Amino acid sequence: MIKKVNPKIDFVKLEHSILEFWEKNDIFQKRVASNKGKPKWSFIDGPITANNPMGVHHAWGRSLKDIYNRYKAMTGHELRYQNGFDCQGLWVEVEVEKELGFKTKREVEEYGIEKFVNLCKERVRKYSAVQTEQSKRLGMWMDWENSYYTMSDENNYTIWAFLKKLFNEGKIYRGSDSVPWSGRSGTSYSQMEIVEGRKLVAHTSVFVRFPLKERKNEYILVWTTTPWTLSSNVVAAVNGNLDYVKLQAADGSIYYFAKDNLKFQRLEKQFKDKKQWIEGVPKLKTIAQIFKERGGYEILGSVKGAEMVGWKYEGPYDDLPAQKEPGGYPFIDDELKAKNASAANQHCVIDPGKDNIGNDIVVAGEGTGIVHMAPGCGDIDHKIGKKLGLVNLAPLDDESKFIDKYGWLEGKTATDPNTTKAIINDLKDRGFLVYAEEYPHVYPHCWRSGDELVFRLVEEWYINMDWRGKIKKIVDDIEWIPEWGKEREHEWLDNMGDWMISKKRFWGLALPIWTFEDDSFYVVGSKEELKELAVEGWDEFEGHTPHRPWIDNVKIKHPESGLIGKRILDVGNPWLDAGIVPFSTLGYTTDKEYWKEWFPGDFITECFPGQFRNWFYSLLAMSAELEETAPFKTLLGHGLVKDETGRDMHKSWGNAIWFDEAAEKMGVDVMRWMYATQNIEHNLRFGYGHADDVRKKLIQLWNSYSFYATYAAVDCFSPKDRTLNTSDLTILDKWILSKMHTLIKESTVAFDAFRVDKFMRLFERFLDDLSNWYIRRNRRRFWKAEDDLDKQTAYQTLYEVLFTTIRLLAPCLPFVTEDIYQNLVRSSIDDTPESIHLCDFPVADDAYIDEALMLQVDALRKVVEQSRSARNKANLKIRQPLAKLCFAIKDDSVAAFIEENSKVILDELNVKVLERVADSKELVEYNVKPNLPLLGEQYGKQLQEIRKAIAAMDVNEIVHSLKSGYCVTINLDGESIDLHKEAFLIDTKSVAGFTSELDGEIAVGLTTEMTPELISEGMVRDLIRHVQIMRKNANFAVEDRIIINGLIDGPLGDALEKYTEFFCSETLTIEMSGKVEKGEFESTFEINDQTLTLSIERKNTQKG
RNA sequence: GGGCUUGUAGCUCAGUUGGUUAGAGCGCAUCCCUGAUAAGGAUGAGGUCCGUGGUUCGAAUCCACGCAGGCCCA
Repeated sequence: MIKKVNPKIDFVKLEHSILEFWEKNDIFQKRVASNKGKPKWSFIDGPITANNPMGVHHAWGRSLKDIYNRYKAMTGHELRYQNGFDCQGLWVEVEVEKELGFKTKREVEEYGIEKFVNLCKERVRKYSAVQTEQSKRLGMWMDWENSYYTMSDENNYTIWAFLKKLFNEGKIYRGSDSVPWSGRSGTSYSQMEIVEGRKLVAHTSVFVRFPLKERKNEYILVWTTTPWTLSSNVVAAVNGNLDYVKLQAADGSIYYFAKDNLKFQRLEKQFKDKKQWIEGVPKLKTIAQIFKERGGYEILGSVKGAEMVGWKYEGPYDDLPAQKEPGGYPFIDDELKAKNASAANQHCVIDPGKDNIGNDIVVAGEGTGIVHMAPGCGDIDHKIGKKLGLVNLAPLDDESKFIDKYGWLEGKTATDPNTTKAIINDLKDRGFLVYAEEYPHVYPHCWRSGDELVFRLVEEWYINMDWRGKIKKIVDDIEWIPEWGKEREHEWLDNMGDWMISKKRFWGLALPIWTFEDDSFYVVGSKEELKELAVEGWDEFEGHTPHRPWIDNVKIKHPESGLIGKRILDVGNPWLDAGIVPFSTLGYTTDKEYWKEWFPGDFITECFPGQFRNWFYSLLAMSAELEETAPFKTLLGHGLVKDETGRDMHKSWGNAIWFDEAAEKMGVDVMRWMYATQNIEHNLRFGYGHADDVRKKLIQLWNSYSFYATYAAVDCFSPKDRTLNTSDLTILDKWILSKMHTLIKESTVAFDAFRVDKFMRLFERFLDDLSNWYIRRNRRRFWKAEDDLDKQTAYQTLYEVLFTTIRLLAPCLPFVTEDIYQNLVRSSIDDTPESIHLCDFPVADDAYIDEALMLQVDALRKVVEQSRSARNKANLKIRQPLAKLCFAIKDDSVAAFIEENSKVILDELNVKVLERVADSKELVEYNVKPNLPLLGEQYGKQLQEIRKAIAAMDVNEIVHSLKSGYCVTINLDGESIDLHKEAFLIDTKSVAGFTSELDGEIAVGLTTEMTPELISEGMVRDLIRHVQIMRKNANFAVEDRIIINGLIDGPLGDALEKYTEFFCSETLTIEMSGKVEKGEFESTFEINDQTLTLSIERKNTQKG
C-alpha cells in the first residue's frame, strides 16, 4: 500500500538510498539482460581524461550520455554501456611532474623513465577509479567493470595497424618544422597549447640597420622583438607594393623603410586605453621622433619595395661561423650545400608576397615595413625559407641555449633577458643598433613552467594529409547537432596542414617507427610483426606494455635492406589514442564479427571546443583511412560550463565548483535537470542560485506526488486491477490525459532528435498544467468524505498521469523518479517491474488527445486569468463575492463550453452568476485620442481640424479599421488625409458598472455594484480566513473542532448572523461562546475598520 | 584578416515554415489563497527584439551592410 510522503524531502539523502537500491538489487544488470537481443543502439563513449577528479563540466556531457542511453534502453535497445578513459599524454605527465616537483624534462630522465611511466600509469588507475565512483554518483549507468583504457595494448596496437596502412601508402614522413618550444620543459607545443599560455609582456625590441652592399653608407632599417634571432638572419623581406622612404640622418647615413611608418604612432590605441599595456612602459616613439632626437633628418625621396628586391646587405652576425656554413646549420640542406649557399651569402632583400589566405606577409605598421627573416627561428620565416630555397640556421638546443658555431653566444639562453642585453650592447658597439625600446605585446609562454617560448627547428613525424577528400566525403554522412558543426569540420579539413604525430615525451603511444643508418625508416604494424623483425631486446620487452622505456631497446632488421634499426624515441599524439576507439574497443583486429555488429556507432557526444580538430578529426581521419566510412551516425556537441556570472571557473579565482561538493549540496537530479534543460549550443552558467531555482521545480513535482500519496494513503486507494474507464472521466480528467498524451508524443520526437532540452521545456509546461490547474481544481474530489466513483476516477487519473510523467522523466531524473515509482507503483502493484528503469518508455494513445477540449479549457483558464486581472484593477479581492461575471467570446462552441463549466469559474472567482454577452462593447469601451505630438509635427496648423474630425468619428470604427490593418481616412475641405495606427493613442476602459479586461478574442467584465448581502458575505469570508490563520498558529490539527470566545458585534456581527452555518462549517466551529475569555490561542485583527479580539480552544468531540 | 555563431524585459533565456497585441523563470512592486501550508498562486511595472537599409500585404524571424560579444582558423 502507498505510504504518506514527507513533503520536506531531502533529495540528496534520497539519491543515496536509490544508489544503494540499484546496487543491492543489480538493477542495471537486469536492464542489460532485459534488452539483450533487441535492436542494437551503439553509443561510443569519448574517453574522459583520467588525470584528475571529474568536474562539473564533465558532468554535463556525461549526463547527456546517460540520458540518451537510458532513453534508448527504455525504448527497447541493446546497448554496450562501455565507458572510456583517456590515459596517455602530456596532461598526465604534467601532473606527475608536479607531484615529483619536476620542472624540466631532464629531471624526468634523471629520475628514470621506467619509474616515471609507472607513476603515470598509477595516476591514471587512481583517477579512473575516482571518476568511476563520481560517475556512479551522477547516476550514470555504465558497465563499469568493462571500461576501456586508451593505454591498453589493444588500443595501442590498433593504432600501429593504422599507421602501418598509411606507411604502406607512403603517407608517413619525417620533416623538420619550426615549432613553439619551451627550453625549460624541453618540449614542443602545438598551436592549441600555446594559446593557453599567452601573456602580455614587455620585450626589448630593437631597430637595427643592415648596411647595403654597393651602396655606401646606406642601410635598410629592420625591427624585431626577438633580437636573438638576428644571429640567424638570412634575408630581409619587403612588400613590393609599398612605398619606401629614403631618409638621411644628421650624420649623413641613409635609411630605407616603409613611408607609412615614418610618422606612424605604434600601439597608440593600446597606450591610450591602457588595454594590453604594461604599467611603467613609456609611450612608443615614432621613427621620425627617433631620428629627430639624433639630430634631425631629411627625406631624400622614395622607392617602391619592388625596386629594392635583390639588394644585397651585410648581416649583423656574419662573423659567426654558423652564418658561413654551406647548406645551413645544424640541419644541412645538401642541395644548398652543393651550391655553397650559406646564410651570409644569401643575404638580400626579398618580397615574400602573400600568405595562403591572400594577405600580404609584409605590411607597414608596427615595424619598419622591412622584416628580418630567420627561417630556423620562426614559423612564417620557415615556410618562406622552404619556398625560396633558403638555408636554415637553427641556433638553439632543446634547452633554448645557443649551440656551437655561434661564437660568444654559445651556451647562452635565448630567453634570458641578460642575453638580450648582451646582444643589444654588442649590436651597439658594432654600429648596427639604431634604437632599443620596451615593447609590450602578447607573447606565448609555456603554460606549465611559465617559460617564454621560442620557435625552434626540430625533426618531427607527420602524416601526409593529401587524402583529406576521403575524410570530407564521410563528414556529409553524419548528422551534426547543431547543424553548423558540419561546416566547421569541413572548414578545418580544408585548412589543416599535415598531421604531426610525434611528441618528444615519455608517456604515450610508442610510435612504431624504426630508423636506419641509411636514413630510411620502417613502420611496424603489430606486436607479431615486431616479434618477427626483432633482433635485439625482445626478451626484455616481452611481457611489458608497448610503452617507453621497455620498447626503446627493441632493435629490428629491415625486411628489405637488412639493416638494423632503432625505434625513434618519440611518443604519439594523444588524439590518435582517442580516435581509434571505434576500432580498438570493438575488436577490429581481433573479432571482426563483433566489430561489424557495433560499427558504426549510432551516437557520440562531446563538448564542442577544440574537438573539430581533435577528437572528431581523429575519429573521422582514422575511420576514413581504415574503412572509408563514417565511424558514427550522429554527433551531438555541447558548450562549456561557466560560473553563474558567465566567467570561466578557475581554482585560483575561487569560483570553481567541485563535482562532489555540487552533488552533495545541490543533488544530482537538480544538476541533471540543469544540464538537460540547457540549450546545448550555449555555454551553461552553473551555480547554486541556478540550482535553487531548479530545485523549486523539482519540489513542485514532488508536491504533486506527495498530494496524491497523502490522500491515497488515507483512503487506502490502490491502482491495482483497475483501468481507467473513459465514460467516468470528468472534463478535467479528459483534459489532463489529453495534455499528457500530447506530451508523450512531443517527448518522443524531442528525444529521438536528441533535444532533451526541448523535452524539459515541454515537461515544465505540463507540470504547471498538472499542478496549478488539474490538482488545484480537483482537490475537493480527493478529500471529500464519500468514497464514490468520482473519487476513484480522480485517483485513477492522477495515478495514471504521475506514473506516465515519471517514466518520461526517468532518463533525466533517475533518482527522484525511482523513489516516486517505488511508493506510487511498486507498493501497490507487485507484478510491475522492480525499478522504473526496467519500465518501457510511455507510448502515446491518440484516442486520448482532444484538441478541441484543450482549446476550450485554455479559453476557460484565460477567462479566469483575465477576470483576476479585472478584479485586481478594481481592487476587489477574491474574498469579496461579486454578483455577476459577463464574458464575450465569438466562438460559440468555446462559449458554450465555458457556460457548461461555469461552476469552475464562479468558484475560482467567487462570483454568483456567469453570463455571456454578445459583444465586447457591452463590457469594454475604447478611448481613442489623437497622438498630438506626432500629428502636430506632421500637419502643423491643420491639427485642430483633424482633432475635430476624429472626435466626430465612431470610436469602434476607428479601432476596427486600425486593427484590420487599414488606416483611417479623414476629409478636410476636399483634402483626404490617411492616419495610421501611430497617429492614435488607444486604450480601453470598463463600461460603467463593470471592471473589465480585454485580451484578444476574449473580453470579461465583473459587476462592481455591491449589495449589502455581498458585503456581508465578504466580511464573513474575511473572518473565516482570520480564524483559519489562528487555527494554524495555534497548531491545531485540521480536524479539530473549536470553540470561539469573544464578542463579535457591529456590522460584522450582523453579517455573521446571516452566514453562521457557512462560517461554522468552514472553520469547524461548534460553539461561539460570545464570552470574553482567554482560550488556547488569542489574536486581535481588523476587518473593515472594525477591530476584533477572539480566542479559540479545541473541543475534541471525536475522542472526547 | 577569414569562417562560424550570438545579440529579445534589470538578470538568465524561450520564441515553430515570416502571420493578430513578443513570452517564461528569477528579481522587483502590489496582492491573493490558507485542507499541497517552512508550500502554492495571481496581477502589475519593465521591451528601439543591437543598428541601418532591403524583400514582403506583413519581419524578432528572410537578405545586405554595419556595431558588439564568443568560438575557430590564420
